[in-house]
Amino acid sequence: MTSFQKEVYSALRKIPRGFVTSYGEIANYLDTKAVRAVGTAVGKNPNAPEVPCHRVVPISGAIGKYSGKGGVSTKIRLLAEEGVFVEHDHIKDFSHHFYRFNKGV
DNA sequence: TACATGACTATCC
DNA sequence: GGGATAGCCATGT
Repeated sequence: MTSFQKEVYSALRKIPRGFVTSYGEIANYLDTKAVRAVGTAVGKNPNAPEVPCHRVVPISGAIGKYSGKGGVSTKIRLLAEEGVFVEHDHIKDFSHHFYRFNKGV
């Protein structure tokens, strides 16, 4: 477990239910441009049920990927359970469900 | 230490 | 809007 991963997981837990955020947003919250590294850290996700990794999607509004059971299908299902529906591999009202961190508040 | 890989993003066409 | 290319940082071998 690296310090970087702790930062990432900590940020993921801040994401409220029914909302999603992007890797870039997390990177920005951590004051870094390592969006790739964020994806790598989230991908490992040793705390799957403890971290809402399914609430993280690419800024493009697509689904991205999911290392958990069922893969992307499960990710989409989980989001739907929280009120975030997906249509044609794209989140509906993405900007409306997009969550922004409270940086420095 | 150096190289290769990856749940990405921005830019160009 | 979609496909391709370059840049990016951290991790693992």
